[in-house]
Amino acid sequence: MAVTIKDVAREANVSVASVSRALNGSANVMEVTRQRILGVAEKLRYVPHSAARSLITRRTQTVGALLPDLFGEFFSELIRGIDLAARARGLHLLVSSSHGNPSEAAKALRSMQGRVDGVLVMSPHVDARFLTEHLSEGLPAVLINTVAHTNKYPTLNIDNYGGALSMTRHLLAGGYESIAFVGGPDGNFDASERLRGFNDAIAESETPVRSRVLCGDFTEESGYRLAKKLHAAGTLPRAVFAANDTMAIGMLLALNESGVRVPDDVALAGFDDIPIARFVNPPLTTVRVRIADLGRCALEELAVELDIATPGEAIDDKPSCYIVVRASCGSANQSAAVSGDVGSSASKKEIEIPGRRV
Amino acid sequence: MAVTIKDVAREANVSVASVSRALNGSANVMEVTRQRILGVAEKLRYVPHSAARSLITRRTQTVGALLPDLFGEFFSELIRGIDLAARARGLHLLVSSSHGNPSEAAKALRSMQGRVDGVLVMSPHVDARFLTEHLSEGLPAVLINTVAHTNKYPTLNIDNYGGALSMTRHLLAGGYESIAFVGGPDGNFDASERLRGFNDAIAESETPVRSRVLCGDFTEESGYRLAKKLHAAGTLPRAVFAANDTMAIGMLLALNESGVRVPDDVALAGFDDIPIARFVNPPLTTVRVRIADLGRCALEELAVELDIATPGEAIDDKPSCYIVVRASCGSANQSAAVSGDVGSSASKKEIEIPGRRV
DNA sequence: ATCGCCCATGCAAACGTTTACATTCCGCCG
DNA sequence: CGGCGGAATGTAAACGTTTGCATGGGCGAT
Repeated sequence: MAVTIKDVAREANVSVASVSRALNGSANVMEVTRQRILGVAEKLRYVPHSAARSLITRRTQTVGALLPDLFGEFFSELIRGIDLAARARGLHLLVSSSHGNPSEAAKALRSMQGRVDGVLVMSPHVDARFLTEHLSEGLPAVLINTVAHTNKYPTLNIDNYGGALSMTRHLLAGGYESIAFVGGPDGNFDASERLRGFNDAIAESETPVRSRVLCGDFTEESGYRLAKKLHAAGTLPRAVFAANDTMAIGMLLALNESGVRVPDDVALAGFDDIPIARFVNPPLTTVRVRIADLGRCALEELAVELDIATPGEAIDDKPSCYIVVRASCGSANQSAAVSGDVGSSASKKEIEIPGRRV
Repeated sequence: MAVTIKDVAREANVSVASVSRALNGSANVMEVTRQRILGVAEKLRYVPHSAARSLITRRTQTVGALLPDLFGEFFSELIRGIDLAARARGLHLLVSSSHGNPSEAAKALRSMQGRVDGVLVMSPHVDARFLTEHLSEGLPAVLINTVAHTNKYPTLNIDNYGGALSMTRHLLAGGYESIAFVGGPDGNFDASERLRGFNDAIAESETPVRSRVLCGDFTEESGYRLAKKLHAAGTLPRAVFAANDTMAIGMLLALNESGVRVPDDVALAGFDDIPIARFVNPPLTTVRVRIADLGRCALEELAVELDIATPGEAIDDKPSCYIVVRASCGSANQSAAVSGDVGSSASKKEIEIPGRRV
C-alpha cells in the first residue's frame, strides 16, 4: 500500500498527471507511454488509493444497501441479485442489514452518508418522513418494496397485485365455485396489494363465484386457527388462497389433522414460495417472487439515478411473479394446458406459469 | 454534503483544528467550546467526509467480506453474524459474494484493496498461494472455513470434526451395531474433517461395531443412488450418517420409496441442519452449525487483527456445533436422558445436544 | 522558411481531513 | 513584578489523487 502514483511516475519517468491519465480515461497520452506506465504500475503492484480518488472525484464507486431483519432465502437472493448487478457495473456494495427498528435504520443510513454514491433502501420503517429526515438531500436512492409513496425516489415493488391476480385467475379457471382469501396484517402493504389482486380477479370473473375474505396475520398459527374454525363451522370453501405460504401451511396442518383432503376437498394456494412450500404434504401451489431479480432491478434503477447506466440498454421491467403449481390445488389438467414446456429447473411435479406483468 | 469542517469552524468562530478535536478525541478543548461546536455541527447537519478522513488516517472503518456462491440460510446467517458484530464495533461491511471461480474471487479481492481495513475471506478456492498472490502484504485477514494451512492468517472453521464425532457417538450410544458414513467429494475440507470425526468416534468405541465408509459427493442424487444400491444389495447398515443433509435427504427419499422404514429399519443422520431437514418425513436428525456465530467470531477475530478489540473482553471460542435429534434416528430414549431441559426454541419433537467443543 | 496549431506532457491547485507545531493567554511561583 | 509552564486554540503541512492550465515541440499551411 506504500506504493503511490508518484512512485509509478518516478519509475516510468513521467509526471503523476500522465500516470493518472494513462490509468484512467484515454485522454491524450501516447500509446507507447501508456504501455510503459501500465507496465510499471503492474510491476509495482500499484493500486490507486480509493479515498484520495474519492476525495477529488466525489464518487465512491460504492452503493449502500439498507435492509431490515431478513431471514433465509429472501435475504440471500436479494443480496445476490444486487451484488451481481453491482459487480457488473464495477460498483462496490456496502451492506447494513438486520435493522429491527427505525432508529437503528436511521443511524445506519446516516453513517453511510458520504461513503456511498447511492443507496438501496428496504425497510418496513420507511415512510416519507423517515426519508426526508434521514436521507441527505443529494443522495440518490431507490426504495425496495416499501409503502412510502413518494415520487422523489424510484420505488420497486414485488408484483403483489399481479401475482395475486394471476393466482386467483388460476383458481377460477380450476372451476372452484367458492374461494376464500386469507389476508395479512392490517396496514401491511404486501398484504393489501395481494388482496386487491384477489378482489379484481374475482370481480372480472364471468362465471359466478362465492368469495370471502378472512383475516389472518401472516403467521402459521393464524392459518391453523382459521382452518380449524372454518372446519368446525362447516363453512370451508372449495379453494383457499392465503396471502402468504406461512399461513397456507398452517391451514394445511389443520386440514390434515381434521381429515380434510387437500386438494380433493379443499384446494390450497399460498404466496411467496418459501423453501418449505415444496416439502409439505401435499406440496403447496404458490406464487414465486424472483427475488434476485428484484435486487438486480433495484440496482439497475439506482445506476440510472447515478447516471452511469449505459444509455443503450433498456432497464428491465419490474421483477415479476411466477405461479408455481404443485399438488395442493388440483388443477393439473388445465395447468398442463397452460404450460407445456416446463422450465428445466422445475421438478417433475411442478409447473410454472408466468405471472401477468403489470 | 456541501457542508465541510470549514463551514462548521466559521460558524462556530473557531479553527478547523478545534472542530476536528471537538468531534473526535477529547484532546484539550474547553467544554463550552466543544458544546458550541457540537451544536453548530448538528445544526448544519455536518457529516465528516469519510474519504478525506481515510486519506489521512489511513483507516477506512470498513471490513470486507469475500464469499463464495452461497445459497439460502447459510449465507444469510453468516452475513447477519458479521454485520451485527461489525455494527457493534462501528465498522462498515463491504460485501462481495457469489464468486464461482478463483479469478473472480481474486479480482474482487484486489478491488477491495485500499477500501477496507481488513477482510474476511471464505472461499473454496483459497489456498496459500492464492493468498500470497492476491492479498496485499499488510492487509489483515481472517479466513473462514478454508483449507489453506497458513499461520499467517487466523482461520476459523466450523467444528466439523467435533460435530461428526459427537453425532457418531450419539449413534453409537443408540446401540446400532453397524454404521455407515457417507462421505463428501474428494478434497473437500469439510467432508474430510467430518470423516475424521466419524472414524475417531468409531475407533474409541468400546463395544464392537461394524463401520464402513461410502463415497458420496454432497448431492441429493448421490445419496439417492447409494441408498438404492445398498438396498438392492441387501447391505443396508442399521444406521447411516451422511456427511451432509442433502445426501441424507436423497437417501431418505430412496429408502421411503423402497419401503424401508426410517428409523425402524435404518436410522439416518445428516450434517448442517438445512431448513428442509425438519420438514422431511421423518424429520432428520442432524448436526447444526451456528452460522451466525461463525460470522460473529470471524469478525471479532479480525477486530483483534486490527487492534481495535477491547483488550478486556475475551474473544469467543470457535463457533460450535449442536446435535439436533429428530425422528430419523430412533434414540428418543437416551436423547431424553441427555437433555431434560429442552431449549425454548426447539419444537416439541426436537432435542438439542451441545456438541463437543474442540 | 516561418508561423501557428495541436498534441503530449508537466506543473500545481484543489479536495476535506488530521495533527505536529506554533502561538497566545493566564495564573503561579520565585 | 517578571518569567515560566501549561492549557486552549490557531496555522499549516500532509495524505494521494484528478484536472485546468501552461509549456514545448513537431508538423502542416501559407
